[in-house]
Amino acid sequence: MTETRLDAVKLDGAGPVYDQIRRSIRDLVLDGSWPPGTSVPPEHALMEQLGASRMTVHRALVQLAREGLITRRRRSGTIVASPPASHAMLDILSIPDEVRRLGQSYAFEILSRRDGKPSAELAALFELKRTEPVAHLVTLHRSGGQPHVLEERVIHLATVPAAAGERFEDTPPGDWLLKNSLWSEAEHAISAIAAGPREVELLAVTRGEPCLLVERRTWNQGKPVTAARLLYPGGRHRFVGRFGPYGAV
Amino acid sequence: MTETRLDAVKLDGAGPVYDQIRRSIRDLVLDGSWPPGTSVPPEHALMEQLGASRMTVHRALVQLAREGLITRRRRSGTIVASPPASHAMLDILSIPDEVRRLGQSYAFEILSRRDGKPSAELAALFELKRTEPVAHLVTLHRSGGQPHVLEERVIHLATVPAAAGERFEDTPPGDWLLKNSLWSEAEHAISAIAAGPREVELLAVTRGEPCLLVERRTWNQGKPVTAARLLYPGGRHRFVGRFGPYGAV
DNA sequence: GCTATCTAATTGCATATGCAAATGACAAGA
DNA sequence: TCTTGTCATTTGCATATGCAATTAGATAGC
Repeated sequence: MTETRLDAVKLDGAGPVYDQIRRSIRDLVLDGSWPPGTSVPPEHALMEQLGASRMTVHRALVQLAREGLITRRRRSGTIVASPPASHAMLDILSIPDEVRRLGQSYAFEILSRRDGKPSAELAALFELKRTEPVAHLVTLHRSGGQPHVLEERVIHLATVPAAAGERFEDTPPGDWLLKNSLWSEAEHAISAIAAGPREVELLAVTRGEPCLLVERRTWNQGKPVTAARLLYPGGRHRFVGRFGPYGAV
Repeated sequence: MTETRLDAVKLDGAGPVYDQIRRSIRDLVLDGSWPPGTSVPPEHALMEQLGASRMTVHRALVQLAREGLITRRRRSGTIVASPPASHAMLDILSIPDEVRRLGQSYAFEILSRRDGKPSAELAALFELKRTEPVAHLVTLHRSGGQPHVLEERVIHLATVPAAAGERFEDTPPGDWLLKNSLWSEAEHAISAIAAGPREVELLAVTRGEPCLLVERRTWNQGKPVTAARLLYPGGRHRFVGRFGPYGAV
């Protein structure tokens, strides 16, 4: 096992040695070869394996630690860190967490599900190709019994085949994806729209009430993973972020 | 001059030496002692001044460079960098830039201004103390002649006294503050509200139309600098951000 | 079994040293 | 004047070395 992990770290000759080491380990973490909790070989082992000095290996590992990909402790060694659950103003990745952080009970309900190639309407809404099969789910999340957010989501079955067999009985789709898929890039957009007739009923808002629409799409190494439209009743939600001139605080 | 800059870098004995150097220079940059463009003493000079080895000084400077506070070039040396104008999904710091990036002409108009201690109403809106004097400005920004965003802002005159004498004739208040004040921390919140009677007229929207409300407050070393409420017509705006699991991309 | 102690593995930090790469400044030559 | 080439400064990278701090695990003692 240890041998396998050591062999996986390779130099590619491009750029400084410390950066080759850093990128090599980063890729192993990001593509899932070294899942969270995996122990990273100690500096001495990497040093011998790669023919680099300990300080060079050290530099790569220190940088990865500062980027949050690994955790280091003296004597215990280095392990792959768990991805942070939230990210600055994007602390909406897990809706159950979001609700519970507010001290409310959480529940969800799958209102509809349909797998297969998307209809023209759905393809337009999420900018899909008509040919790629997706799971299409509509989920209502409740907070303290009240409607909290209405989620409409497609999951790309080519990228996440396991989703086809998942019933989402205990875990809502967003959370299930966080645990059962990898993502390397995401985009989200926030806008304001008026509640339509369907939302009036499901979200318990009045006709035309302003709602916050969060559209999020994620990819893994260029392949689409999922896309979601989250509709929050406007008056009851605001998204907050803190930052400094040189980055997040 | 060079002497002055050298003397300004000090060790405080707290923690690793490389980090003492890093924090010392960081503070000089953040508090304005070393404005953008200032040249940072070369590694050799810092090394002698501080009694540290070159590699230790180097480590501090490399880290500052990665954080974006300084720019380094061989032979040319190291200079203090200009703060980035935009930041991920917060690329709304400069409204003129935002408008021009969309290829539209930009104009603005100060609708009202009042300096002094805030009214009870204003204090409640911005969570101010009744005793601290502020400048209160309402500004309408236009894009291609059309209303773009309605800005209501208070500037804390105790922190930014120069604002009292500024007419904001050429530069809107937000941009003026970016150039004429320092900030170390900011918070913003996004929510959706319905357009009220005043907005209907000023923003050319229909009654009750959903609008995006961006509330932003900034501080410098704990002291409040400014607070703003930016109201965007909902249908015409969306805020987009891209990021990865470990941070902004 | 339990606890106190010791040992050794592992990371953290700093130094000293040497060479490579980029490039501003200046001098030499056309 | 313009170009070309050389030199010196400054940063970038890697190595070798040594010691400090932390602490998991082994050991000894009760």
